[in-house]
Amino acid sequence: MTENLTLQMDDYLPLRDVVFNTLREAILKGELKPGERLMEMHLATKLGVSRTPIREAIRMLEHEGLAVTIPRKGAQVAKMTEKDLQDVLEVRDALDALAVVCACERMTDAQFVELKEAMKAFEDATRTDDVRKIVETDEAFHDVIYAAAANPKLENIINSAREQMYRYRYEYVKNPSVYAQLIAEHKTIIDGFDRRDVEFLKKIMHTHLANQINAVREVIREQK
Amino acid sequence: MTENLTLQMDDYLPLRDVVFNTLREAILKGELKPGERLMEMHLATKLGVSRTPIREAIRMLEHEGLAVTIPRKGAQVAKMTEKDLQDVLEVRDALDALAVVCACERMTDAQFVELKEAMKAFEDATRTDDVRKIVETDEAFHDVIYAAAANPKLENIINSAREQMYRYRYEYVKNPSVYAQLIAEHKTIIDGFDRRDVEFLKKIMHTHLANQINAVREVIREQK
DNA sequence: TTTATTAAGATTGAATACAAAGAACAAACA
DNA sequence: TGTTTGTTCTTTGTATTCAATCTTAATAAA
Repeated sequence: MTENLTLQMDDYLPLRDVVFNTLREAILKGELKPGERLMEMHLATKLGVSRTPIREAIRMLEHEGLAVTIPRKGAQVAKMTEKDLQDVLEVRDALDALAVVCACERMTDAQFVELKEAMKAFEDATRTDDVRKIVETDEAFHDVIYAAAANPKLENIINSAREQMYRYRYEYVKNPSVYAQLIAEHKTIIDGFDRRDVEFLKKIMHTHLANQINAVREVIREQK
Repeated sequence: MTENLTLQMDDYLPLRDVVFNTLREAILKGELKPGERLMEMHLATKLGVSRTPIREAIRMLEHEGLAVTIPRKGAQVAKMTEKDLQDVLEVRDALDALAVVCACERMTDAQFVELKEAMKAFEDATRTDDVRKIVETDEAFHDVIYAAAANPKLENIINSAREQMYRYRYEYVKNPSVYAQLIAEHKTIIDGFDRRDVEFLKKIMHTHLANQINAVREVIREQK
């Protein structure tokens, strides 16, 4: 009689995590701008919690590279310089290469199907005006590859690197003239996996990433 | 008369950072063992602070991969499985390769001198019984290379990967029979930089890392 | 003996309180 | 006018408090 009392205890999340996710989203979407101060009391009242979970969330953002805090002066949304971007891209380039090598070896048939579906979803999204959806489906496409690499540590690190450029990348994707190229590149990537051609894939991934650099750089220049 | 009153206001560190460093050290040195619970009150009284900075430090350890917390149950020192180690090594291998490519391009003469000095310091350290000093000088040698890569983001990520194996690596270095090999490899690395031979360096770094795998794997097996 | 049940204690989650540092602004002085 | 000093207000750092949940150990029931 009481078996359905097993309530949803598993969807409990500490407030610090809720706050963390909220702030993270806000930063990535640009609602909180680079350089903007993160004042504890302000955020606390805005989110309807006390300062304690805010502070813990800020510590987490800090380690994610999304916030910077100066002792006794408080935290602010991390700014990225052009050099920072260059550095992150350099790293991500290397990690993307590793990811395709691993994924090429380890991708299951199911994952390959998933990849083709993700490709389709992205293509569909570009036909809408929903930039958010476009960005998400693009990310999802790459997520499949990273998951196929079957290396959670790698996935984490790539995600954190990705996250650091995300804010700027958003602007890049707003420009519809790049859709055709992105779609073409995704198709080529699928082709590469079909043939399990590692060297080819490494090259493509590199190009794919490099294409973003100038656009993102542009956005960064404007910021300052 | 009063010019030397300028006191050291710059060495202030929030307690959370002090606690973070303390716990981090303790974990890396093995004083806090994998799986050991990190109880807030216990740590707080032991370190003579309140729970607040402890909690913030734990959030930081968490994001460093050194602690894992389960909501409402508390944090514990992160355990590493063999698979985790494999994964981290795979990543580090790729990043090391990137680091030597960058360092090869960008290493200054001063840094090359530094590298040779670090080599010497390590060689000296192996002649003592001070395992701590041996580990430190070995790390310092690699630090010079990473610094020469002139990519702080890369440096950060490598450090965090490095940190995750550090605990296990400690055991490896305790065995004096590996010193000779390590010294030889360091010499070869210097040689590679002298000739700016990127491909050669990539290979050497890979070997250098691979040599540690089995030893560390052994230690991990014992743990469980 | 084994399995449920439950009460007590321990531990984490979150809010609040208080102290200390920093920022902003105004009054005093050159 | 411009600089300096003092005062007040804001904000962060840390400690403390209270509530919720988990663990445990003891007790009761099978």
